Amino acid sequence: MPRVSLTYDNERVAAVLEEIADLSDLSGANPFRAVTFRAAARAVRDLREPLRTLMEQKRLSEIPKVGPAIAGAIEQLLTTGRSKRHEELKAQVPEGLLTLLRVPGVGPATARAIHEHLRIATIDELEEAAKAGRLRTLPKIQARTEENIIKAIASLKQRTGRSLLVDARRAASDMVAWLRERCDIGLIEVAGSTRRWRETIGDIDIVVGSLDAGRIMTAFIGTPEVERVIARGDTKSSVVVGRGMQIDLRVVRPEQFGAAMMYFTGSKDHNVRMRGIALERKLLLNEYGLFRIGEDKDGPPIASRSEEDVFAALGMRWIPPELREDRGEIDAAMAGALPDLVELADIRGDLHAHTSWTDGRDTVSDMAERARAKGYEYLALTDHSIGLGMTHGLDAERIAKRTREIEAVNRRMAPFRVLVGSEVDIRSSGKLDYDDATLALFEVVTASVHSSFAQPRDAQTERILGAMRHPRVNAISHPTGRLLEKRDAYDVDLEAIIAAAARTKTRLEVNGGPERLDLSDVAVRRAMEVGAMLVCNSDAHAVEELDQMEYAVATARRGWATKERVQNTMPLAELLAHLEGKG
DNA sequence: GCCGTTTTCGGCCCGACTGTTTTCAGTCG
Repeated sequence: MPRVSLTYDNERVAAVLEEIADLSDLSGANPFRAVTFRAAARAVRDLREPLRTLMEQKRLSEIPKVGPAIAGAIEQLLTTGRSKRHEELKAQVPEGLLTLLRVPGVGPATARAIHEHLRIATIDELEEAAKAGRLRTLPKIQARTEENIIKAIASLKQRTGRSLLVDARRAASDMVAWLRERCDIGLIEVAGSTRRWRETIGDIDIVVGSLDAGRIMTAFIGTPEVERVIARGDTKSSVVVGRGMQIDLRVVRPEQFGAAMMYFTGSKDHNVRMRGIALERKLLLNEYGLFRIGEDKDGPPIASRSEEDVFAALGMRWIPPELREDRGEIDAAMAGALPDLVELADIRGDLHAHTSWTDGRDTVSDMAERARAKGYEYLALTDHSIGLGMTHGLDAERIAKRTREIEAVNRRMAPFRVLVGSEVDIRSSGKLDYDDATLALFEVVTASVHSSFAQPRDAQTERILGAMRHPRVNAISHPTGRLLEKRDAYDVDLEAIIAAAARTKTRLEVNGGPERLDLSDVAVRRAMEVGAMLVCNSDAHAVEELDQMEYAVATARRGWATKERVQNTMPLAELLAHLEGKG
């Protein structure tokens, strides 16, 4: 799992709290106890301060859903690395039962029954027993369930984890296009975490507004890409398409479309909170609309046709999907205090891209032409520094040649402007890969770590802080080095880096590479709070990758970033002055 | 386990689908 919390401590504690929730379910305790532990885990993940700071200031109970018991567990975890509660539950619940929960369709009750009767505790044993027909000896399990478990294990084994947002968006838009063509659907939209631009996606949700659900369902499960049909109902079906990606389709009446889009865009916690707001006003909110309580559900709703209608009927402005995570957006909407989020259209240029001078595919001219065609005023070409041998990093002679080429392109394309840039490597020693005289040759310098990821936390942090103090370094690129679903962030004090960004006026990049999205949304939110400034970049290595900017902007929006705090929303003249003003 | 201008005890969002059931539990989102 990618690490998304602010600090390693926060993530580790959240993970243990989640495991306590699962173990609590498996032990047969009051299920609401597990609900609370899960809610507390999420609150910890959303924290924008280190848990350790909160503990030292005796403020743990300020975290939502953290009462005396959970605060105690967090303190134990931070001070001793263990929690008594966790240890007790692990001793009580048979080893391996937790892993059975990973099989879709197997919940706590089924897992317990399977273990109790057959002493099964691993997924391999479960698969073997299912194939041998031994599961059907259990109460409430017959051939059909056994078959489903076998299939679920097969797709679990095939699956690497969650999908990257970019892959989910492609699969979703393919499906939408196919259904539109086959069924002439007017109202069809992608909802769910894909619409919220979450960095990784579990399942894809598609919502349709139509009176002809049956025909749409038939077309949906008949799509050529469908590998397996999980469920097929009158209004809701689920299929698995290539590489194990699940798509859920929900059909409602056209006049219910807005309410359904809201409901299926979520998040779950956002929805729970919205329902609560409705209940306070004696109203019922579900996927069909907003209703007065007690009246017949088929009676006329107060609002349902559009999201705007439903939000307005609840006394708030429409909330952008990127914000719908129950991280304060509902209170802000009710107070009329939603942030004026940065938009893709605000972006006037890209400050991180590569050319064929180093590891990019396309030329200076091609990159510039495509950037101009996107409506940009400027593009910084930040090819790699000399130390990155495998990328053919630039030495003094090639820097000069490339600069002359850029100047020629600028004469031809004015007033569009290519900026002479560098992505300078921060060596493992902490020294920059160019001396000061060489750095002075560039109009834009972004510094980043590409090696020695395993350095101790203090060294890694100081390595980056040192680069930030350098007067010629304008920004830090992909500040945590994470690769989604592949490599964790290196161990670094992100809080200190964000604070230093504000202090040294070094911009922190939100990198739009689909595997990076680094800074993360949570870190962006923290940067907003402490006054640090961002830069949204594509990190393009080819002309079409300039489009990755939309992922950078979406991630910034998820962190509540406003236009004023994103450097590359500035017009060229202002930007140039701003770049000079560093340090 | 947490929470409270209705509550310090009794709730905790709500509905669809599946598979096993003759009325519902389990799982999922």
